[in-house]
Amino acid sequence: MGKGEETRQAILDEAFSLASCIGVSGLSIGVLAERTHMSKSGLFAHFGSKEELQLAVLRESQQRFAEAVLRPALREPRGLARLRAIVVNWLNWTRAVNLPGGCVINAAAAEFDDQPGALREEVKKSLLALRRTLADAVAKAVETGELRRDTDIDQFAFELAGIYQVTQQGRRLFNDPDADRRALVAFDRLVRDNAAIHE
Amino acid sequence: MGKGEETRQAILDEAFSLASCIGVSGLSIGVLAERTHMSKSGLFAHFGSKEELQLAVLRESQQRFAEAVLRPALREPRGLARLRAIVVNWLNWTRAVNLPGGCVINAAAAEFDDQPGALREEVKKSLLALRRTLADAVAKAVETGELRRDTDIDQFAFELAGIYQVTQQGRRLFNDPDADRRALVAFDRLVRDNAAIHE
DNA sequence: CACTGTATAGAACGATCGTTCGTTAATGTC
DNA sequence: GACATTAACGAACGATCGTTCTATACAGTG
Repeated sequence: MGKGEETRQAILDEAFSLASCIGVSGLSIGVLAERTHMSKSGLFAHFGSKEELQLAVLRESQQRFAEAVLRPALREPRGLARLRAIVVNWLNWTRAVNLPGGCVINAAAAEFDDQPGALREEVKKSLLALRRTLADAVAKAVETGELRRDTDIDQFAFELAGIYQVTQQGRRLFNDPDADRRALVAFDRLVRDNAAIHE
Repeated sequence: MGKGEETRQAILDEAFSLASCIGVSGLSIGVLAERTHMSKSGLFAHFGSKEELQLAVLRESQQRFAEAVLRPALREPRGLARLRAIVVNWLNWTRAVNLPGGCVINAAAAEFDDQPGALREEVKKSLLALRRTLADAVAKAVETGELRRDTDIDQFAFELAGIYQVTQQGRRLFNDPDADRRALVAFDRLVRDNAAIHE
């Protein structure tokens, strides 16, 4: 890795955790330069525009998500076990990765859902991909016979996303110590209602 | 209503719908002055600080929410019917009120959950009050015997909030035409799982 | 009509924003 | 060691930010 790539990554590291706290749209070149002990222009040269920097942060987030949430879950056998692993990792990934202020993309979704442009499209792409990943994991649990054949997998993924969002809100805004437990209760109810009948 | 109060309300109207699109933290005195055909200083005098303006927008939002969502639901008989009315009104209130860019407070929750201060506290207070309102409506449905006595009413409200959030995301970010339907499916499942047994 | 307080305007402040430019320092190649 | 390339800097740009101050217009009251 050349020197340029190295500092670029260092900038992204800082931008990533900074954006976690103040949002992707709250990022500023000046503040970021100060935090990385660089000049504004020196930092700027690595990206060419602020929007490109913001996009880089969003892509960085996707990558870390895949490594922290999805990849470890592959160790579990496909089906309900893997689905559960994804959900558990997902709920906790903001702690595992350096995300003091919560998921960057999730926050960005609320920031940019009104403002057309490249950032909105990147967020949309990323979250749609996540929905698809969730739906695939649910579909596998149908194939293994753990969930019923008539399970609405998109509905399942939809509700999972809802559980995630409200859990984050509970943790971050309300400091609710029960948020994690409630999330699992909701997940279990979701699974139970779609579980194949065994007796 | 004096002249001052009148223009203050006009400013708030504009700020309200503007904040809906660009967020409460994205509000700027200059842009707002331009939109209301006022000078920056003239507008500024009505609030004394930007933060006070933002707080006023949040309070305005609470008030409109109560009028658009909660009050009409009081026409329904207490219990499940009223709860359902609240949920339906809630899911649609951004259309009824002038909220082209979605619920202001919900967006603000994501913006400020990391940054301590008066704004965060106002958001927190507002959303906690909503949770309590939801929980009360659920409790009434327990009293009427429509829901089981062992219903976890806070868990119920928790999951309702999740349904709301993911529905907004589906509508606003994904332009998902199924979001409303999925929300009601999720709600019905929530009710069914807590319904009292009738046979 | 004069008087009083409120409501708005205009100009300016220092700060920060994203961006551009020209130059220097560091790195890699022959 | 000379050269080419890349990386980083420092200064400045015009724009906008929230805020302050002073002055002018307006409203209501006697």
